[in-house]
Amino acid sequence: MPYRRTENIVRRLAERERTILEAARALAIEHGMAGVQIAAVAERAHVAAGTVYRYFPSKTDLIAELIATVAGKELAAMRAAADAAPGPLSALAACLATFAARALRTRKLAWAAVAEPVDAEIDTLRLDFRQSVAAEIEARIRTAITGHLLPEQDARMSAPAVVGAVIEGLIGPLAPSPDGNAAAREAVQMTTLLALRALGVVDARALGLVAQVPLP
Amino acid sequence: MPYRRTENIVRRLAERERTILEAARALAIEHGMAGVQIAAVAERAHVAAGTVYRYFPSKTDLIAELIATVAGKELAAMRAAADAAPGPLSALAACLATFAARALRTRKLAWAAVAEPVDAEIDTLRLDFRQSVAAEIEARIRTAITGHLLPEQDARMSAPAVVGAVIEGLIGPLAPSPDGNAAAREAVQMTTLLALRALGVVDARALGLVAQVPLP
DNA sequence: TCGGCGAGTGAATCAGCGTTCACTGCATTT
DNA sequence: AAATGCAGTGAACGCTGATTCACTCGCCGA
Repeated sequence: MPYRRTENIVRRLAERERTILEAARALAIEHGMAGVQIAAVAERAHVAAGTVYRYFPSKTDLIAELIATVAGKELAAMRAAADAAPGPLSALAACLATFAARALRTRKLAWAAVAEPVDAEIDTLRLDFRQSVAAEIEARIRTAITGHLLPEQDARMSAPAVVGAVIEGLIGPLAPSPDGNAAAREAVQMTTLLALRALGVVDARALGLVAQVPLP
Repeated sequence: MPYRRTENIVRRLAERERTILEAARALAIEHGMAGVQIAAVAERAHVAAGTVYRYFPSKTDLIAELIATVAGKELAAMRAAADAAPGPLSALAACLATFAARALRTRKLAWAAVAEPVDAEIDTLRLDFRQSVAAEIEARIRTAITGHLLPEQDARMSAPAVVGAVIEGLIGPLAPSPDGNAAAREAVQMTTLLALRALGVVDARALGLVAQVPLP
């Protein structure tokens, strides 16, 4: 008499889980992490509060999965963009531009995933994400330094710094929000340019690199 | 018989207020904004919870005053450093280096005042602070651009970006913490260098500028 | 010295939110 | 059709932390 899971049921369960995660995502986009409250998530997913707990053992786990999903996608996109580039500096530029462009597209979510404290448990995860992004960039910086394409510098510091520059310049609370696709594109390019200069690429060269990065 | 406030009483009241604010400050330094809880502040100030409310109408007001105090000092220091510099670029360098050096000295407090969300009310204030810092730098950037000391660029974006770079590179959670005075000095200089490069100062020139900034 | 203002107290209260659990009803099994 | 496993429910609970308020008591004015 142990129940077997019907095709149908399995699909419904998976569907529900997706719906709940999607609700959490939507709330994070709209109101930041603070807006991701179980009651709100449940309501948005047309489900009772208790139901959320059938799918996620705790709010922490829910948010963890949310961040992990976001992080996975972002990192994959950065890697793909970088790996498609012709040389180390191009790769670096592509990496930065991709991160910037994608972050800009979902400002609130990116900001929440990268910067908004929730609790100690989650903080670790968020830092992991940030760490991964920084590490990805740091690796590219090192390669470029080795190839004498960038001046000697402490990549351990430069990497977080340029991530910070991109985040603050583009999606931070003070950043002017570009309206229109062209403006967004321009903003991404300017930010990338600034980041490359920060790492020691001379202006003219940086301009050329930025111009060549294919933006999504 | 309406009471007059004795010299003595007035002093004691002022003293208490200072003590409470100082307790809040200490907690922010030790545990970040999350650690600034009324009960904790009260205990640290050797006072009952209720007493805190004799001096500050709400926790929000307490934190607001804390941030305002910090912000005032930081801005004043930045202005002083910049105004003492010989030229626009030096002023910019001094501004950045001063912000960086002071932020590094009290990492946790600076981070808390600049980045840690508390509530919507406070967020506004925190943003004001950030805004002021960015504005200070933005003004110096504009001056430098006008004098053709920096390439054309959107200062509205560059300013937050370099602030972000400094914060993340130096006091962000990923930043390596320098140990020892010399290392700290070095870190500040490297960060300033990076920020100047980001704005378009060529490496060699930036190095010279940074070397000349007197660090506190 | 004595009456009383008001600073100081801290236990109680309130509020927000995550989490639980006894219960409901649908779908599967027999 | 009856029995029952299991997803779903949502009111109630518990915790954390801000805020209140009835009361105490030290100091000022007379």
